[in-house]
Amino acid sequence: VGVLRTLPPSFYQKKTEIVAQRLLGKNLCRRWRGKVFRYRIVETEAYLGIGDPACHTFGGRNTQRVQSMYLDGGHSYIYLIYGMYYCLNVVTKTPRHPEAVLIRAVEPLQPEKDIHTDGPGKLCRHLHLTKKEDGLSLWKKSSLWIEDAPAVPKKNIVAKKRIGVDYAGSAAKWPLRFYLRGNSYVSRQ
DNA sequence: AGTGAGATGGCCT
DNA sequence: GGCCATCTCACTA
Repeated sequence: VGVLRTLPPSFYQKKTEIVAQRLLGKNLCRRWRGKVFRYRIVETEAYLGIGDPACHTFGGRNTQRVQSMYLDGGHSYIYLIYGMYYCLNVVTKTPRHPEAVLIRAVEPLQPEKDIHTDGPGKLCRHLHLTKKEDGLSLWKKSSLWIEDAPAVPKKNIVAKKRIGVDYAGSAAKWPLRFYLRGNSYVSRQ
């Protein structure tokens, strides 16, 4: 266990497909009721902005809901889906290129009972993440942040098509979902 | 394995 | 009024 420093904003200003893969193995940290809980990121999806029909900012859409995607890379973007679940994203790049990485699954790094972190909706419920945590700076240790950890070997990263975006035409088949091979906390193999 | 329906509500057109 | 970056359960085969 080395020194746990947060990932700097520059980490998030690279190509979104790269950030999505490099986030695997990093530690999502949540302060809740005075205690800190850490979770290893094991599954992500990249959303490529104005040219990606599956992305909320497709075609330059800039509505109230997606405001946080127009922040600098390294901020959180949390939205409500299906009236029931929140989804956590990490904004990448710059306001001129509003892209993001969806955090789909994490692995608890401390003992917990009733673990339900395999899926974007379930992990937000487990970590008590809501609109309140939207737009936060993830390089600051406030209530939600991300710490560095050793890089994952590329051999251990699987790329598949994204889930739940069949409406997006051919973009639904782009291999932008990444997860750690064989990890039991991934939402589906 | 894959498919489909229902729960449920903010937001977009 | 319709649409979802979900989840669970109930089917089919």
